[in-house]
Amino acid sequence: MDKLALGTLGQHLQSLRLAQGWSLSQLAAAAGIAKSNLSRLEQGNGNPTLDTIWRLAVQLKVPFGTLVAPIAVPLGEDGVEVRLLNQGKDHPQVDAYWMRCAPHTTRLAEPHTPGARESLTLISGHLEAGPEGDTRRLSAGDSLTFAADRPHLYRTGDAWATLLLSVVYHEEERR
Amino acid sequence: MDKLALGTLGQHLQSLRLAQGWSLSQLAAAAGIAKSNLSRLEQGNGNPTLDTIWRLAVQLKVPFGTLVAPIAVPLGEDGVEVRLLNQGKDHPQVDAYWMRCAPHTTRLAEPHTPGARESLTLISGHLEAGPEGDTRRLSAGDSLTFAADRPHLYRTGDAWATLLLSVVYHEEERR
DNA sequence: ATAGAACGTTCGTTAAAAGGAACAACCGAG
DNA sequence: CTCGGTTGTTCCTTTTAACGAACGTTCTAT
Repeated sequence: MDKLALGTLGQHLQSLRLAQGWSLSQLAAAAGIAKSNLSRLEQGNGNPTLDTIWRLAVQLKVPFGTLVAPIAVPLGEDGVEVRLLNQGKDHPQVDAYWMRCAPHTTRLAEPHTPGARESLTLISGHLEAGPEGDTRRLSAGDSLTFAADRPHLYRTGDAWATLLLSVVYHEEERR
Repeated sequence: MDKLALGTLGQHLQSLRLAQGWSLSQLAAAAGIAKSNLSRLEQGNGNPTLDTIWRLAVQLKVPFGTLVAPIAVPLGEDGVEVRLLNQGKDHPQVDAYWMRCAPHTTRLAEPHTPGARESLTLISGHLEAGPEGDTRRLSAGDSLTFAADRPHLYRTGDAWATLLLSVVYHEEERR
């Protein structure tokens, strides 16, 4: 295992803990593990057992894989990380993505199939997005739906942006 | 850690290995772990290290959480499964969830903090959702935004429903 | 039948993860 | 200013996961 993954696990662990207002001692006690153990993990050293990870994930109320999934991830070459949440199988087909964009990056997306629409909800940060030439500025909490069968883009300013994105393919068009 | 999780991990591990035509020895060698180690894991004993799980997940080409996640997903007692995708840290705070509802179930949600809004996008199936008394029928691909500071509900008909859900807390109100 | 190679198991050894106590630093209450 | 409580860290010890070799099996090929 590369040290990178362990380092990000530590960071992620700590930020989740702090976001929920736990102290290290509290979380360790609640999870039933030694706080020395947790301390070491947050520092990025160590190689936790499934048991340990499991107990922490339960307390932090995160779906497990979330704990080990890197935060600052192998970002795509263009500073954008995309994870497929759900691949649609019914009609209309809907694909759902989780997306995170680094500051000062622009991602230009190719048109999807005719009739396709995208709707996105910004979770954190600020983002300019929409069809090319008709973009909107979004703040955390804002939603936007637009036609995705022509070129569209996502652009960040000074801040990171995290968003949920779903692509609805038109009934007749399957990809 | 309960033995159940380890048992299912073992079963899952083995079925994935066989499905891809690996022998135990081959997989162990490819992953760079001792085959005695893998053998023990498939038997449901042991408590693998993150390193070990990681190496196996890479070789089996599964997104990690898949290895430990039970096969039959533990639905909440009310037939609704919810996963936290992202916990907001800025202002306004935005929490994002992935949610899956079994057929013929109704989930009544308590009001969030004053000013909170929810926006959701249906990924698959059909769903009736919204504030109590003002619900809308949604099909896959539809989006809906509504005030979440009063009781609201999600109700399925004959089909499963999968959706993305984000809760935007009002600026002043932190939970 | 018999040597060979693969399979998956079990064993003792070793490396390391988890536990537990002691620690300095910090903070709030009396 | 103390004192008690908490924070997170750093040791040392104990437990145990991972390793590597040896094992009994099975199957194929000679």
